[in-house]
Amino acid sequence: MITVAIGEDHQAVIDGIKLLLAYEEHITIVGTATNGQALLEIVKVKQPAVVIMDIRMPKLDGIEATRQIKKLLPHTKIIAFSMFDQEQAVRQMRDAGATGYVLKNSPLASILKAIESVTKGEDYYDGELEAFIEKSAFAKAQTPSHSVLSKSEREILKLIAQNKTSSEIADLRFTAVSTVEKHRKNMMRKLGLAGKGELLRYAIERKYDF
Amino acid sequence: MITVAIGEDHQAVIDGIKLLLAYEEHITIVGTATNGQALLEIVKVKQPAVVIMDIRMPKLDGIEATRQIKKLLPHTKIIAFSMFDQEQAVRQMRDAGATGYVLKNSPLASILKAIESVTKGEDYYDGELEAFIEKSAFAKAQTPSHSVLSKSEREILKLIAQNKTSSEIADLRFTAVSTVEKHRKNMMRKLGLAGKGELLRYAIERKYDF
DNA sequence: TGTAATATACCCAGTAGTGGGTATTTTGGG
DNA sequence: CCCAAAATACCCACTACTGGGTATATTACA
Repeated sequence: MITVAIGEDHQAVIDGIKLLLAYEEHITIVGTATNGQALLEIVKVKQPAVVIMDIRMPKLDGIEATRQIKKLLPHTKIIAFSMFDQEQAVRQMRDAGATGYVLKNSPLASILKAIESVTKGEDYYDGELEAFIEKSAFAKAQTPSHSVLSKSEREILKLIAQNKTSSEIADLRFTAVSTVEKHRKNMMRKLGLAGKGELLRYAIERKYDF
Repeated sequence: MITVAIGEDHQAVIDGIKLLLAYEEHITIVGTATNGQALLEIVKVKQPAVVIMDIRMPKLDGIEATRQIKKLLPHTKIIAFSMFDQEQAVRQMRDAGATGYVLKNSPLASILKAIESVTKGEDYYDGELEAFIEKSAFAKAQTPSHSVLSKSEREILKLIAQNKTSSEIADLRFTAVSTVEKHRKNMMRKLGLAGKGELLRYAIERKYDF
């Protein structure tokens, strides 16, 4: 019996996956969640063999949730289920410990195939995504977490991308507004960008990569 | 027998809906599409009683597809199926002729309820969205325009998306800076957005289709 | 011709952000 | 222990943008 947990922010999509798996006698769904934090709690309690994980979720994104699950329960198989087909998203989920990646624009049945594969210890990646895997193996030896931006800068850029003002960011981080503004200036200099608009575009276009 | 077509850019989500409806003997799915143009073609040929329509689709968005379907086949019932719960999205779909609106974070079974309602000639809106409907009745008289935004507003939004300042935009258009700033304020009001960041995100996400 | 929407332009009183710095403290690695 | 990078904080002088308006001219449609 393969036990499965599902993390996906839209209930309608969760229900679709449930319907898919309902008739698989060897698979049982032990829990579902619409945010990363709740999913993590379910996984801790139920310890499913497989977790189907959206990348973008409230409270804790799929990448960090994957990392934490693999840390706590290393045998858990993680399948990313996402709309993103960019190399960076695939890499980040892979680097975090996922061994499967299903795109939302694939047939839903791909999830079933992915469950079978990862359960056997194999990887599963939708067709064209496999091209990213070899690179990822390479990239891993190089700069797994290298970025031009420092930790604080990345944190602040994410908040900028969420349309927080410098004042709001300062409150969230318990620092001075001038600290935040210094960080933004530093990022603009490092990245060769001019102003909030270009910072925002940079963040949006790179999603999780900065 | 209720005939249904589905337009949604993720095949996995389409498959979930198919699974939901597969056991409803009085409902048959006559076609599915992952872009608005293909959906329109299917609707022309098969003339389903109900169309389930995502808003964001390639080639032709759900709002315009809804408009065109209602123009050609006025009796067709349209149900929006979307992640957006903003008033504007609900209004625009309603104004285009949709009589149902299901959120992706509702249970998938809401789709079935929506199909039953709209087929009877009733409206169907997820709980909290109903508050938007009364306003929409007003807006109905307005809707010939493809967009909420006027011609000048769209032009200015494109320039904002290219990171031009209001001063630069004024120079480019041979108008006063205050004219540009009035337009930005008008756009923010119409779209329910707060500030340059949200305007920029709106423009980037729509790739100038607004 | 009348009306409503659009476009234009401005005002006042703010907040947000930027350029170009100086300076001190903390942190992490060699 | 030393050093470089990161983090923090501030200063001055500005530009950019926003909220909340008022007002007139132009355009398009009934």
